[in-house]
Amino acid sequence: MRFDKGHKEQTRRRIVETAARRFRKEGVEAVGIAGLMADAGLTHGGFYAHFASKEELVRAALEEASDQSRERRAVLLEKGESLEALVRSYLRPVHRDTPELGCAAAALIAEIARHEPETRSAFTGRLKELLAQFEAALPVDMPEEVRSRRAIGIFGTMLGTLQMARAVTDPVLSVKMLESGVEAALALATM
Amino acid sequence: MRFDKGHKEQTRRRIVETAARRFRKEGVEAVGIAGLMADAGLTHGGFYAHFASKEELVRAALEEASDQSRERRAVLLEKGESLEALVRSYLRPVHRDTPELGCAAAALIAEIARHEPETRSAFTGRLKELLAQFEAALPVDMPEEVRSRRAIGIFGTMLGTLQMARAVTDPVLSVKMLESGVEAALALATM
DNA sequence: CATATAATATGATGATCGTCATTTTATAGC
DNA sequence: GCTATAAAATGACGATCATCATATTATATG
Repeated sequence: MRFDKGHKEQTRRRIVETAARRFRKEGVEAVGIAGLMADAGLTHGGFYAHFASKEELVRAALEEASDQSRERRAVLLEKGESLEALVRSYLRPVHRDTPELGCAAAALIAEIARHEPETRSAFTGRLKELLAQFEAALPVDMPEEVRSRRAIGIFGTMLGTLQMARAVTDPVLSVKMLESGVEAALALATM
Repeated sequence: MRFDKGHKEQTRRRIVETAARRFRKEGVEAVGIAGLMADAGLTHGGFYAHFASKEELVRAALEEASDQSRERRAVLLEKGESLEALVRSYLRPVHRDTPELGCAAAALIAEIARHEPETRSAFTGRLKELLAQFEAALPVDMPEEVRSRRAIGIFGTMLGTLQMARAVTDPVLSVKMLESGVEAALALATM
């Protein structure tokens, strides 16, 4: 078909967005190309007109999800919200329960660590941006080197406690994990 | 074949140990039964004489890996080592680089969160044991409820920072993540 | 309206997946 | 040494995997 310019681009975006959701929800390996394309309202054959490989889609989906998260964080911070708002928003039951819309790192970091260097590098770049945002939201009287290490500790805490809260079957413990994560992250931010 | 009693049990153990290593290294989904059995020196057909399903092996492998980790932690603590030793041992480059011998949670927690409730429950039990060990290693003058939440925060920090250190391609940043994780975890333990 | 063309669909590749029925084989007990 | 038996091997099941060659089809352009 000979659609108007931008039609293919739009289709590509739809595939990437579908992938970004399903990868976060089910894991990269659990999602097949055929089912993914069907979800995007297409058949499987057209996939390789858009991407050279599944790995390339993984990178695109990772960037898509990261961009969304970064934008959300930026909006919060520009509204004058503090790091505390970011922490509390991250460690909420709704984020725990909807990984398909949430932090790509929390859903996929262990799987990413096993992917090709090119994918890991793309992820590294996005993670550095995230850490820079956190760093900038820390008290200005903190030496920069301390802020930098503190940002890593804070986000690591958020990442780990969210994953724990997602994995356990005990709902009381799960909530306690979210609360303990907030407590710990805020302690690291303010001490 | 009619082997002496305990032969089958021994074979089963070998399968579980092989699985515990490969699952941690490659992820559960990336490991196929056939290849796994070959790694254990067997052919694929015998698998279902030992396990009702792959999922059952996942549970067994998870328990095997957890037992090993718990034992290692217990040895350290009984030697009179503090929580600090646990933290430093966890956030070491060698642990980052050999996930197949390391913490099952760090390698598989996100994948576990997507498994059957039975598997998640088994994991929950092991995680509770781990947190209890951490809790017991915290200062006795801390109220128990605080110790409990603190233990969650500390292990969450360790989990998250180790995973970050594994995923990034920048080796300098990776080491910085390990160090920042130690710093943050110890701060939470002593404040 | 006809045609060129770009986007998507169809259909197949060989490989691998988890699972299971059947057969082979080694040895423990007679 | 023979035989019963339990453990492992062989081989196959249908399903799904990523990938690609080819065919179809809708529409923008002439």
